Amino acid sequence: MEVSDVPAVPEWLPGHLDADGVESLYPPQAAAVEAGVTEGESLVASIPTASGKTLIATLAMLSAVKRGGKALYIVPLRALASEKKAEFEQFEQYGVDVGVSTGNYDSDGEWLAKKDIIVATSEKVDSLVRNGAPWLAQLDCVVADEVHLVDDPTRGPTLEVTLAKLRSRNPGLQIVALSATIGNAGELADWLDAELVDSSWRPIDLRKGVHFGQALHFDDGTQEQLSVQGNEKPTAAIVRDTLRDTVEDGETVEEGGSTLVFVNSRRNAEAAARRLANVVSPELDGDELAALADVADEIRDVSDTETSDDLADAVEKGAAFHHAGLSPDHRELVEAAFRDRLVKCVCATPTLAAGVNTPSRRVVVRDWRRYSGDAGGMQPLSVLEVHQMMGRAGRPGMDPYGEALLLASSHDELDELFERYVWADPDPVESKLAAEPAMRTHLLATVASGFADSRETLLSFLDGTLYAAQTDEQGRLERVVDDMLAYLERNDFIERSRDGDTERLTATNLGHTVSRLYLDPMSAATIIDGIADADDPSALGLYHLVSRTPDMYQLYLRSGEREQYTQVAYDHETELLGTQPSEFEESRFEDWLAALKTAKLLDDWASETDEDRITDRYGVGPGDIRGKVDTAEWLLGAAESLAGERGFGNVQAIREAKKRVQYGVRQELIDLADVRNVGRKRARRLYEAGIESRDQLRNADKSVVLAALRGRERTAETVLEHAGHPNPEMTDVTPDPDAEPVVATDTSGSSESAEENDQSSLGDF
DNA sequence: GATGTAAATATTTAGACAGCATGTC
DNA sequence: CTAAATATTTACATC
Repeated sequence: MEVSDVPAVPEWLPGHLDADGVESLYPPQAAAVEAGVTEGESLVASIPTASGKTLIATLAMLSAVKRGGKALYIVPLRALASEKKAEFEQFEQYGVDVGVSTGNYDSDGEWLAKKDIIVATSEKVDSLVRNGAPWLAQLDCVVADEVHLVDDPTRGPTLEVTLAKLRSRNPGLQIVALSATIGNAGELADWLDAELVDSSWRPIDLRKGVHFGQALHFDDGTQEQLSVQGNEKPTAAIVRDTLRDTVEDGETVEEGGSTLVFVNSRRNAEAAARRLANVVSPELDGDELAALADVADEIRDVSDTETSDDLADAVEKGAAFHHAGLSPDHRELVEAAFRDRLVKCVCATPTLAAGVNTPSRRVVVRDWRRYSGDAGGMQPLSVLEVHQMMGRAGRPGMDPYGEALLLASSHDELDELFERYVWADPDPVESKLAAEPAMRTHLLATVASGFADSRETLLSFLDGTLYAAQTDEQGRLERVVDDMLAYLERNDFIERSRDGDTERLTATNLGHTVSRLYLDPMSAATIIDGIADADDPSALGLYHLVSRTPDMYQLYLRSGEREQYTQVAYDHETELLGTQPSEFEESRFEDWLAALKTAKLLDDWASETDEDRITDRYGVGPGDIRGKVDTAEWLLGAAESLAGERGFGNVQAIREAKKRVQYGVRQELIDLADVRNVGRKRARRLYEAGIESRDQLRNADKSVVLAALRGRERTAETVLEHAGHPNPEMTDVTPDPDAEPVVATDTSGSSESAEENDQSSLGDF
C-alpha cells in the first residue's frame, strides 16, 4: 500500500513521509490501515521491534488530530518519552503541537490542554486520571506503547487500570496498543474491542542462532565457522569476527559492524567490557582512537567516581558497559557513541533492551539465566525478554540483516537454547492485577477519584480489566478486593456507610491525599505511624522511615554489613522511628537493616560527603545515588503533606530533611542552596567565605563572592542576580584573596571541567 | 623475603515509575 | 528446592 492511499490522514503527510524516503507501507502497517486505524478503529498490533510500530501510531494520532481531536501516547520509560517527543516534533511545522508529561519533566495542567499530541508515562497518566485532568475528556486516540508490559507484576496493573479507566470514562475512545510479539495478542484485542494485527514480519532479516564450539548455528540451518585466537572466549571471537569486513574476491562486500552483548549483572558487564576492549582496540584506526579519547574525556568529566574512570578506560579502547548504575549523562554518552559507530561493543544489562533505540549488527545474549532471590537461584530469562534483546540486531537501512546469538557450552545446551528461545513461540501475557500491592493502590484510587462508590460498582469496574477477561477463577478477585478494602478501612483511607440497602464506599480526606500523592497506601501507613509521635524527628530517622516504605527499592546487605548496621541501629536507637522488628524475625529485621543502610547513604549525601566516597562505601553506582535521592525527595514531600494533613507539629523538620537530600547539604546551607545556581559545592564555599545566608549573599561584598566562586565572573554574576543583589555586575571586581577557598581541589584540570564538577552532577533536574 | 601464580574459598547478584512548584550554562 | 562468574585469600614455587 502506498502512503498516498492511506485514508483520513492530513494532506501534507504523504509528501512529508516521501521526503523521509517512506513511500509505501510495510505489510503490518498496511494491515493496520486496512483495519481502520486512521479512521478511529481500535487496534492491537503485535509485531516485532523495529517493524514500524511508531508509524502505525503516528498515522492513528495524526488522523485523530486532523479530525480536530487530541492524542495521548503512553510509554513505559521516561527516556522513551523524550525520545518520542523529539520524534513527533517533526510535525510541528504543520501546526501539530507536542507536549510531554512525566514525573520529572512536566509541562502540566492548562498547558497540556492545548497540545495535540501528549507523550506521558503510564504512571503519569494514571496520576492525571486520579487528579481529574480535564483535558483527558477531550482525548480521541490513545496509543499504548509496549503493552506487553501489562504482564509486569509491579507496573503492569497501572497500565491496565489506566486503560480501563480511560475507556470507561470515554466509551468511543480509540485505543492503539502496540506490543512485542506475544502469544495471546487475540486476547488483548478482545479485551480492548480492537482489531488485531499479529505478524512476525520484519523489514530487515533477523538471523537467530546459537554459538557452540567454533561455529555459529543459525535458524535457517546454515553454519558459519569462527576463527578463534588462542583460548579466547566465544564472546571475544564473535566481537572480533563482527568487526572485520567481509571480503569476497578481494572486494569488501560488507563492512565490519558492532556488537551488543547482554549479560546478567552489572559486574559482568563491566568485566566483559574491560576484556573486550582489548579485543576491539587493535582493530581501530587513528581517527577512531582520537574520537574515542574525546568521548572518554567527556565521560571522566561527568563525575569523579571509579565507575566513571572504568567506563572511560574501556571507551578509549572502543568498548563500553551500560547499566542502571551509570548516571544519565554516562548512559547517553555511551548510547550516542554506540549509535555513531565509534564504540564497537557495548556490554549491557537489560537496561538497553527496553530503553531507547540502539541497534547493532550483532547481538550476543551471553547469559540466558539470571539470579533471582525468591526463586532461590538462577532462573532462565523469559522468551519475550530474550526476543527483545535479540530484536536489537540489525540497523534499518544500514545492515542487510541482523544476527542474534546465544552461547552454548555443550551440545545439549545447544539443543536446549534452540528449543527454548530460537524456535519458541512467544509467551502469553498475563494480568497481574490481583496481586495485593497493586490492588490496595488501585482500589483506593478508584474509590477516591469517584469511579466507584460501592463494592458492587468497584467489582463491575474491575470487570472491564484484562484480569477479569483472563481469569476463570471468579472468587479470587472478590477475595482480594475484600481483603484490601478491609485493609484500607482499617488504616482510615476509606469509610463505609449505609445508604438505604446499599453500602457506600467513600475515601476519607487522608485517602484522597494518599491517592493524589501517588503513594502506595502501605507507604502512607508506615510514614504516618512513624511520624505520629515524633515531635522533632532527626534527618536520619526520617530517611530510615521513608526507606522502609514499599515505594523505595531496597539496597542489598553485603557480608558483614548485618553486624555493622546492627551497631549503627544501636548507636542511633533513639532517632529511629516506628517499632523495630525483633532480631529473631529474620527477614523483617534484615529488611529493616537494609533500609537503615539506605538511610545512611542518604544521610551521607545530605552531609556533603563526596560522590565517589558514597559509591565506594555502599557499593553503588552514581546512578543509584541519583535514584535513591530522587525517591527520598518524593517520599519526604509526601510525608510533609501527610504530616500537614494530620496536623502534626513536625512539618518543618520533615521539610528540612527533604531540602537536605534534595540539595545534598547540611542544615546550615539550606538557605544558600535555595538560591538558583547554587548547589552543594558553591554553597559550602560561600559559607566558608563568611556568607551564611541568602540575605548575606544579597548584600555581600562582590570581591568576596567572586573569590569564593574561584574567580569565575559569569558564575558570580548569575548567582548574585538570582540572590537578588542590587548590582550583580562583576566588571572591575577583583577576588578578595582572604575569601579564596582553602581546599586544594584540582585547579590543574581544564576550567570547563572544573566548572562542571563545581556544581554537583546531581544538582539539576 | 619479595614476587608470581595456581588453587581454594568467599562473595555477589536487573530494572525504575511517582508529588509539588518553578524554571538550567 | 535449584547457579555461576568474579573477587579475595591462601598455598606454594621461584628467584
